[in-house]
Amino acid sequence: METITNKQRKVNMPGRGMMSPGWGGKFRGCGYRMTLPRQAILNVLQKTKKHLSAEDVYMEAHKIFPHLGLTTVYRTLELLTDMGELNKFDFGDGRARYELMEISEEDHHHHLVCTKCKRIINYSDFVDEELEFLKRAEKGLSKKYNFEINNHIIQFYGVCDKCKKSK
Amino acid sequence: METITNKQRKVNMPGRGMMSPGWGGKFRGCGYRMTLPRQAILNVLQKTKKHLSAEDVYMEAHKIFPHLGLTTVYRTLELLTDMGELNKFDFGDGRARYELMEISEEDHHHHLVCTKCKRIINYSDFVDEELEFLKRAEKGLSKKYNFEINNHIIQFYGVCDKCKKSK
DNA sequence: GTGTCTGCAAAGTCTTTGCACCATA
DNA sequence: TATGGTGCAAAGACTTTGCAGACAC
Repeated sequence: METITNKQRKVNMPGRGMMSPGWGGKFRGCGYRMTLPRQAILNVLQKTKKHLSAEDVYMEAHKIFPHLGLTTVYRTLELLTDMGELNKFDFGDGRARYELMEISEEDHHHHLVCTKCKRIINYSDFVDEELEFLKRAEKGLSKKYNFEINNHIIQFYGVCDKCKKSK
Repeated sequence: METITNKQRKVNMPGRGMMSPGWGGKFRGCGYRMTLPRQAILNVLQKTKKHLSAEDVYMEAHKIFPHLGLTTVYRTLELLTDMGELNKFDFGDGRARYELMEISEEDHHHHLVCTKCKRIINYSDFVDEELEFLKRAEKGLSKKYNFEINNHIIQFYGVCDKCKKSK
């Protein structure tokens, strides 16, 4: 695993070539700056299909950029969420989980949450019918309530296969 | 507002006549007991259509039963959630919110969550189409993943009327 | 050079746990 | 009377804030 130290900062940019090109512009467009910690965090988010917690992101990004602090991770995740680039989830285990919008979009899915063992199952069945329903609902709701809908969440809660067997 | 002190405990039961009759049985059926703090908490939950936080429940129930402690509220809410009698929500403001199942059922609705001001708008439009979609999804998912679905959540996130105007 | 960003430490908030006492069935 | 249940205080977990120094543009 390559790491970046402070000495290397001016020489090597992390993930150069692995980062999709628009991020710097997106930040600057909102009046923010692209920095090395932010690049490391984005790198981590782009490379996973899991729903990482702030701590998860920190531990991974820390491998790439050891000087990183947990605070920065929280601040960056909040920033990205506010920018609409990141989805923030709650699965009821007391910590927030995140997924890049661009990843949610290319791999549209929702969640089955086991209330016993807290396991999360991604499913992408029924996505087509769902999309149709959602499209109509979003259209109607945004009109009726003058509410600009940016995102949605659908979760089913229940008891998973394993927990059903073990009880 | 009537309150119940320890002295009255053996004489007056709180909310007698206002409590739907099955609660004692539901608790006992699960090996638990019906107690005065639990009755006070249930009373509060039954009287509101809002999504109360643990603190909210505590403050209200405390008016009825002043000896109540916040810990008991948390424990009772968890118990009811595990029993499947209570819905636990997260609207992204860092505290869990609760709504009695029987109330959700008689007044089926979902939520628009404003990501700017954290306002929650209940809506019950599209519930019929939604119900149909959900029924099929639940059936299919529970079969495919052998997952026993007890509950679901649908939330739309975005910017509300007021926040759109003020930016 | 200026305004933003960062890491550290400390504080804040919500929630859970340990324990001795009390109440329900 | 035997289990649960309760309140208090303390601890725990996640997240946010204050601040001085560092960095991007």
